[in-house]
Amino acid sequence: MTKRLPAQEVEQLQLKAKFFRGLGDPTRLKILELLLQRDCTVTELVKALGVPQGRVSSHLACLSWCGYVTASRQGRNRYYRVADRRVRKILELARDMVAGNAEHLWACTRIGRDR
Amino acid sequence: MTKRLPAQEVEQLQLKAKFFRGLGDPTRLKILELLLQRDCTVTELVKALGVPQGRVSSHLACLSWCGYVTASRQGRNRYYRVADRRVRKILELARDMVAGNAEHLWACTRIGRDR
DNA sequence: TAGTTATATACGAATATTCGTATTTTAAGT
DNA sequence: ACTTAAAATACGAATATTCGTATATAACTA
Repeated sequence: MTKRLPAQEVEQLQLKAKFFRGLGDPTRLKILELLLQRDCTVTELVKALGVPQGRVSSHLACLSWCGYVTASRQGRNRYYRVADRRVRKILELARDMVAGNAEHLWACTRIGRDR
Repeated sequence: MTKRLPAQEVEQLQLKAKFFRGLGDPTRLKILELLLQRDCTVTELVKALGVPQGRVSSHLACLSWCGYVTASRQGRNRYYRVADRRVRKILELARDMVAGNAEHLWACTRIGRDR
């Protein structure tokens, strides 16, 4: 417990951590899966998810800040789409890695415990 | 706000979210970066990180459950190593995506705000 | 066995994130 | 201009995560 990391490096690490936490919520992941199939309006997502509209918008805002999705208006609606083809890649990577490790992953008490 | 997702799908989403949250902490990310350079003992990581030993162990446990690292004993010490070559890939993908979006990412108020 | 080094675990306080609910904003349609 | 559909934002309560600190366990060594 000796060294200190330079501020700039800490900042980079925080950014990256933030980026990953953007994917650390089941609702946001489901939104991305839906958007990978086709672009959607908020209302369409609300129907598909069964989650209150405000919350969907809020999660979309988060995904947008993190760079996972973009939006554009079409008439009355606002269509969201996946921003980057790397989004699919990262999700596929995760799917594969999780597949071989599911039971083990459940056991992690540091993340996702309910008490 | 109509549909409900099947339980099994919800479970998969939760697992994946958990998996990503494993990467959602700066200390854990730094540990992975160090381990990508070479295998390390806990003590070595403690020195490099400047963080109390207990916390390092705890983060390592988390990384281990999530499948990012594995460990093996060598005499008195315990060496940790990156478990999977996909770990490097996922971190590189993240680095690239963050690179083009840093300022925007800072602005996300849903994640990483301090109050 | 007692002592020492290395690592893991426990637990409450401090923080961060998500949710439920209500309200506000925006802009299209009339 | 007025109305209304669509989406965004606000905010406290409920949860989850991290941290600081202390303690426990395991493996060598004298």
